[in-house]
Amino acid sequence: MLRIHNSLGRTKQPFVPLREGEVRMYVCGMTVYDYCHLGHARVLVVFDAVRRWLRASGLRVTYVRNITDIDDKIIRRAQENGEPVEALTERFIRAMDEDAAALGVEKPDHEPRATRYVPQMLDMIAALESNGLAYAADSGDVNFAVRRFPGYGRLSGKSLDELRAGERVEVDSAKEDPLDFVLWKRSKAGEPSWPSRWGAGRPGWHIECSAMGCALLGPHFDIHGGGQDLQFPHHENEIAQSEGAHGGRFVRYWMHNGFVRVDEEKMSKSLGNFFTVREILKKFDPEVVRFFILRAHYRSPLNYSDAHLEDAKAALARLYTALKEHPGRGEVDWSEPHAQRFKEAMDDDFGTPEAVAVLFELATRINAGEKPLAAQLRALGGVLGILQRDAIAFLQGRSLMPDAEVVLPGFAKSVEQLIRERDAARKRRDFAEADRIRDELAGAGIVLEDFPDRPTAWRRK
RNA sequence: GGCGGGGUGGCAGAGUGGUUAUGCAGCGGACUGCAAAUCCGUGUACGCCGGUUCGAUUCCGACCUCCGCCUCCA
Repeated sequence: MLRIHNSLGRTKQPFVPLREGEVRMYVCGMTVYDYCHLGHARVLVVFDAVRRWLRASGLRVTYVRNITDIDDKIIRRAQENGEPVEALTERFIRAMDEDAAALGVEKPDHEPRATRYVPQMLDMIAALESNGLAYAADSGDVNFAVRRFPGYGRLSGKSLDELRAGERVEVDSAKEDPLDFVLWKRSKAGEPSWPSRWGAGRPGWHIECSAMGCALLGPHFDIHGGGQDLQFPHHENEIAQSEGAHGGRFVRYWMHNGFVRVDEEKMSKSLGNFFTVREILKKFDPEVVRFFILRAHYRSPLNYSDAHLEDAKAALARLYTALKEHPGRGEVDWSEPHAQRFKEAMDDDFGTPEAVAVLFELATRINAGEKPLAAQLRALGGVLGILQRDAIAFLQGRSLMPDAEVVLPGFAKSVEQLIRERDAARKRRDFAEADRIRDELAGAGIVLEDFPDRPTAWRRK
């Protein structure tokens, strides 16, 4: 039985879908004005794993991850660059797709872009207005009246009084309450805008997700996810909008992943301490990055550093090493004890660290001689979206199956040729020459492994 | 200030009222020409102080400390 930690209530709860055998989930995606950093990668990978596990559990999953392609930052960045908003967003959507694909993240079933759902947003704002929850302010904006929605603050555990007491809430005289938020923003000259009965404008950020979620999954669905920083105010506001417009309970389970940190601080654009996915991928294999993310629990903070990625790389290499001589693949045998423990781990709020630990135990058994378990290891890895490559290709740092011989930069002969020469030297017991060749390769980051019963293998350190 | 989440062995990172997490690194052994890989073995880890308990890292309370949200943010 799957249990999920629900941010709403902060307890683990048994997962019961609203519709038998079906899960509808929505995750807040990127605002596309820059490259994804590792924090974004974590959301992508974590919820990709959630989706895969739900599917492996026999549920039919509809997964929506939106794209925010209109907002203040996008407009400002486009102006700075002197390019049209659409050119900017197209470019970074493409970049995001590349990053996600590299990290083994499957495409969501729907990736709605905010700019294509403006009519639905306007409908929703109209519904809120007729329900007495929205009002047109003197500023020309349409705002949500927070104090007219009972239960505001339920998700984040904040009360309106506490929030009002906060020092940093901006005071805007056009708002009935300082905490009211914008549903429809009157556009300034030169900004993208859509006509509406409240005048030309553009949607507020929060209404985008409510409208897209409702349009694609209905007014009530199972899981809503995102980074922890979205809990307040974004998700709080989504609840207010969606329930204010449609009634009933908007979302059953709220899931929030922990931050990626650098030196014990949140990685973020505003702090400037972020590493983009593509920067990291210059140094590390994307599967190492995915593995690094999955090795920690999704709700825990995850500390980033090159040393930690190196650690993850060595660990993943151990897994692939166990797979080296067993290319077989197949379905998971769920009756097998390791698979059962894997399932228990994943059923306990997507416990990927424990599931990964089971993978290592499998590797140890395989290395100790229980060869048939290799198929299990690979199949269970597949459930997490790892270990699907040719093991030797991974260990040798090749993208494809290893057919051709590899010539290293600065070398006249291929690695394979050097190994043959070393073998010849070893046969005539010229160990000085054999060691010289091995040292030469070691200097280039190549490690050799000799075996009594099969040819010498090489891998990258 | 309000609300929330943490402090686990050299590092990373799970988890649990009494029994080995797991990985990396280290150490000893096996294997090897020597290595590497692999296997076997190996570490009195749970912020501090009290309390509950036969027994607490694991529950309760206080304290110290770190982090997040309260403003855009994955």
